[in-house]
Amino acid sequence: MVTRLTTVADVQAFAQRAWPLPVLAVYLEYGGPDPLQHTVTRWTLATEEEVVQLNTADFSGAEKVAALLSPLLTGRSRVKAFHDAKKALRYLLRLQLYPERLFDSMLADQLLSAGGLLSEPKLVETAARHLDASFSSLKEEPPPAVAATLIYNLRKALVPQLVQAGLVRSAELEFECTLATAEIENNGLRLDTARLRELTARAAQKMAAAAQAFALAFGLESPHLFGTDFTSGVNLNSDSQLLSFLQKQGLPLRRVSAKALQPFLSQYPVLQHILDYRQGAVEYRLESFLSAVSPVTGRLHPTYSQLAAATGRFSCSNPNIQSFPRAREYRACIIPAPGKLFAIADYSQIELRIAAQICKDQRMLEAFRSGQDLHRLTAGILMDKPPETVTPKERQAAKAVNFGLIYAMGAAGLAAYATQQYGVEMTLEEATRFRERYFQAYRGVAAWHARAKREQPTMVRSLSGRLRRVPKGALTNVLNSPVQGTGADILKKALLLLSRALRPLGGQIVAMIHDEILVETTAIQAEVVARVMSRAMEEAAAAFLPDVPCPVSVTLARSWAEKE
DNA sequence: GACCACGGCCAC
DNA sequence: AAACGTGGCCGTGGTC
Repeated sequence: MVTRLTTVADVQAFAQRAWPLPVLAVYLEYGGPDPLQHTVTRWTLATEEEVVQLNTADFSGAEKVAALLSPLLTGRSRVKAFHDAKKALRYLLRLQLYPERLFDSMLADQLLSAGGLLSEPKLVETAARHLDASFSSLKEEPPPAVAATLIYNLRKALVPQLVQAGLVRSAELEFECTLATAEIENNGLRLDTARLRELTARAAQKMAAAAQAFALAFGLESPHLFGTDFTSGVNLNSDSQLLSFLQKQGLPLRRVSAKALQPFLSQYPVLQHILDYRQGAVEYRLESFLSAVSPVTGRLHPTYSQLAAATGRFSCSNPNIQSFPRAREYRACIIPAPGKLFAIADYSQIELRIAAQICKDQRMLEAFRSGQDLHRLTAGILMDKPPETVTPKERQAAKAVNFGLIYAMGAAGLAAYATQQYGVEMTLEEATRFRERYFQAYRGVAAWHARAKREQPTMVRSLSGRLRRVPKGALTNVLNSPVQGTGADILKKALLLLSRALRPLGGQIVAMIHDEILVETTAIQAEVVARVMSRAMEEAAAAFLPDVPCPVSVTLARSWAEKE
């Protein structure tokens, strides 16, 4: 039973009826898939007693409808229930609506799955899972009135489940940071396309040159009508072709990754061409960023998924800005709008700090509280010398030990990791000794690992309570998930605090990368924005880490490359 | 032609 | 006994 509201008086009457109600379910339809150029065409709202529907076409534009519904949808009065609220909010934000106190049945479903539901479930899938309802198709969207009612009923069914599972705090965090996430997606970020185009052109040349050099070295070149196809014979993009070719040349390889090729590099310098080709390919792929620029805003608008990672971290796609190369020349292509600046804030060593909080290792906590350099402290312990006398090389090795051993890496793994990630030669004997000394020094860490081995839990929680189911005996998952999950808790809390704090300042969050937040601001406000950022981020960390400080450093910059 | 698994590699 | 984890994207090569 749907009531169609066609006049201002109809809407006002409904608003009066709905005003005292605690919950309103919202289901929106759009003129197209892009919130930057399309708008809401139909609004379906469900309460306990009725379902009403407004067609934008019956009013003078979506802005008009938004203004009429604003008292019901904006602010913190009553719960607004959605399925996939972020998508709806991207449209509503463009209509100047800022709904808070949300419930999202999609996120609730994912949270309840304890990391087992990484794709975003459609409304009917969630309904099929959690309501006594059957659907003719799990692919098609149900009629809007049905959809709005499902959302309303899902909230009723899922809230007790969230309570039962101890997921209330995590759920509130997720629901509250959705508005900030939608804002960030709408904000987008600016790409220096001319500059990136030059770099990708150079990368293409690098690939061609490397392929040519590789082919010449093996006499593989074959004349072609239009130039020479130097890749003939072996397609360097094909690992399987490359593997069988190199095996035929007598190399005892099982894989052709850079790591596998490394030992043969001095004997077969031509292998370097393969690595050069791959490096060129990685850079060349950034060309996809050029085509991802929105024709509407001229900016990139990556999509963030709140719960596509089992630990609760954000994932990012189209394009994935979270894996953008660190190399300065590339990061220099990410720039603020003309006349503006970036304020780039990140947490220092947040994972180690979270791990220290979780295992409550007193020595580590005390080191962080007194502002000591943990890597230096560890180096002193490993080398049995005062921290002041630690050399840069020893500190570097200790860094590998700190990051590696926190998740119970073995001696062989540690030695390899030290070389590969930190450029530190470490023998197996040294790695073994370092492990022993490390676990003697950090008894809390040792006890944490021992307990995980002993108890072999299959469910673990972050400090907000978010759940992840892990395979029995998967030690590293047991140790790592609560740490990464708490990192996600902190970032999400920081985003919601920050987006509120920035609103009156006109600063815009334009990207987040696990422990880092990029804000675009006017030069005049930059100093204030920087202070607001460090305060919000430190407050967010303190909400979960009572025993360890989490200092934030902020850099003002004219590109992403300028971060310290 | 659509879909998927996999290897390789980027980030944190 | 030993074990660092979490993602997305690209191209290949296989299947249906």
